[in-house]
Order: sequence, then structure tokens, then C-alpha cells
Amino acid sequence: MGNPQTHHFDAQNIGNESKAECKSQYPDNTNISDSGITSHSSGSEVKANSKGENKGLKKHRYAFQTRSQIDILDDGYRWRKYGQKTVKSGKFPRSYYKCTHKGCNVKKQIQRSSKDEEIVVTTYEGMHTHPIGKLADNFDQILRQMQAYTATF
DNA sequence: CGCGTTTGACCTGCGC
DNA sequence: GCGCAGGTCAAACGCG
Repeated sequence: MGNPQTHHFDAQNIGNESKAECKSQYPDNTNISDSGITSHSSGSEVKANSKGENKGLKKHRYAFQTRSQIDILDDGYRWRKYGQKTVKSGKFPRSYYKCTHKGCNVKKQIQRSSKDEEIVVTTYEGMHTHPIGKLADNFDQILRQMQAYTATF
């Protein structure tokens, strides 16, 4: 298999492992886990099946921290920024990205730590239904810097 | 000419 | 019931 897909770090891979654990690597009590990544269990898809029957609609969400000076980490996919909002518990704004693809509604959320601007929190939501267009030049670097990730929902 | 980015306004959900 | 926070969409502009 010489396909670049071999290195696909799809969510299902992580979800299958189910070894994700919310390890707080924050040296200090960062407010991020108070009002950013951890909360928001309610999904917009919930209203779709609000008929009263809730199917096993799992929302894939993965968040990992990366130590980089650049907010935009190219993981091999193309992302289109569709919004930016400043969170209250954080002096830095949060960026919202969406995968520009047919039928690929994967969203990515990037936020910088309010205290350590060197730490960038990237949250992925959804699964890619298409192969990677190219190999991320710094993909290996991203994996190395992947300090922690949370997979649930 | 296509699309990616930017900014503002609007909507929804939750808390008080 | 109202307010706050977060999230999303839309229109316009700039760049390639």
C-alpha cells in the first residue's frame, strides 16, 4: 500500500481504539476545559431527530493540543474558514473551519490557549468521507506534537 | 473567474 | 422571561 491513506488518522481509528483519556496536561488550571472543548455536548444534529426518537447518532469529536506557533496546521485536507468568534474565557479568538468537499461535512475548530499561546487546541468534528488529497508536509510533526486527544460521543 | 478569507448579524441553547 | 455565550450563515472583498 503506497497510498497516502495509510497514514490517515481518521477519527474512526481513534474511536476504535477507544483508548482516549481526558488527561489534563495543563500546567495551570486553564479555563479551556471550563468553557470550551469539554462542554457543548449538544449537537446541532440533535434537532434533526428531535421527533422524540434518538438514534445512535454518535458525534465524533476529537481534540488534541499541538504546540506550534502557527494556528493553521495543514493535515492534508482543505479547510475553509467559516467563522471566527472570541470566547469569553480566553483572550484569543477561536477559528471555525469546515472541510470543503462533496458530502464531507467535517468541521475543525482551532483555539489557542489563553495562557500558553504556544499551545493550539485543534478540535475535529465528523469523519472524512474522502481520501486525503496530499500528504501533510508536517504531518509527522503533528503526530509528534499530539500531546493529548479526547475521543467520545 | 473561482474560491478562500473576513466581518457582522442572527439564531439557538442554557443559566439565572 | 431575559441575558449571555457560542455557533453558524451570508455578503463582500482580495488574491491566485
